Amino acid sequence: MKKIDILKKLRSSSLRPTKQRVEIAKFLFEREKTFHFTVESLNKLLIKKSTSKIALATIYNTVHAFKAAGHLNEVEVRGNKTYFDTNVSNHHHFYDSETSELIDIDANDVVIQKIPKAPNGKKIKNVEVFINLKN
Amino acid sequence: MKKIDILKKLRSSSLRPTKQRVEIAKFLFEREKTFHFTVESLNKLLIKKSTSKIALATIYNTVHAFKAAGHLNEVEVRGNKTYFDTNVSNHHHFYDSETSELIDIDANDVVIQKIPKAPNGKKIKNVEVFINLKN
DNA sequence: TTTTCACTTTAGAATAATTATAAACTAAAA
DNA sequence: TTTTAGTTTATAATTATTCTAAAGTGAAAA
Ligand SMILES: [Mn+2]
Ligand SMILES: [Mn+2]
Ligand SMILES: [Zn+2]
Ligand SMILES: [Zn+2]
Repeated sequence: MKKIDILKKLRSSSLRPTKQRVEIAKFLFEREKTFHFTVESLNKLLIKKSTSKIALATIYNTVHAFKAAGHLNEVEVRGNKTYFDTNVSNHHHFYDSETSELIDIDANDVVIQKIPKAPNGKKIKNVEVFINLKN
Repeated sequence: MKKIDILKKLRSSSLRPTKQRVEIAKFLFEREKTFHFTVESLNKLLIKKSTSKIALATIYNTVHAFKAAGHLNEVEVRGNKTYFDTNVSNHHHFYDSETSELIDIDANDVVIQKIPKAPNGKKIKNVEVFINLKN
């Protein structure tokens, strides 16, 4: 992913490309593989990576703007912290509760044969499959 | 479910059958259908139902003991509050984000045809399917 | 260029859910 | 009865998150 794409992500999230936001965006989106994180873990990684530290509030604000723009997804994980996912396509997850680690599963690698009808007046928005792991 | 079963649930959770605990246990387990709740919602319902109010800490402690004993399950729901489920069998959920309501799906009503292998050294503990609803 | 002005960053305060604490209470056992 | 282990409760502490308000930034108007 090129710098121009980072700027696109920021613009499409109604965010001016400030130093802090570009740093966050590059950290999140300039990578080959999907990245799952909490605000806390992201903050720690940004502190290690970069010289200047970014205020927590800025990280929260930026992550939420990316989420609102559809550049990040929120994933439900047991526990109190909110997890985010740079993979915004329809997909599923392994969850390793030992390490609190999420691993992507391609949507095509799960085939559901039978599913109940949505209740009265409701429609199905999407189906999420979680595969919990043990050792 | 009879009183004797309530006492069994308490005993098997290493809980003495105090007035408060029996009241919580009866409220949770003496019902036909599955009950999904947060500690906050349970507290409100108990206040309405009963004359004496039970301290929040007691509700937290009791619910956690039931969970540890396997009489309650924790369900992952978007948001900050923890959801519990009186249905501890293997099953799935519809989730209506409009109303924050969970609806049980019997395990037999979902058939998965294809699933990826667990990663290196790990095994599959269980598979949870969430069907998100819209109007 | 200087000024303006909308947008940003940030430290710290506020909030909300949960957990810990410690004193008063209860009930089973001795 | 007395003892003892366990329990309830109000309140404090903790943790994740959101809010606030003051100081900073930079593009564009004057
Ligand atoms: Mn969660
Ligand atoms: Mn949750
Ligand atoms: Zn993912
Ligand atoms: Zn359920």
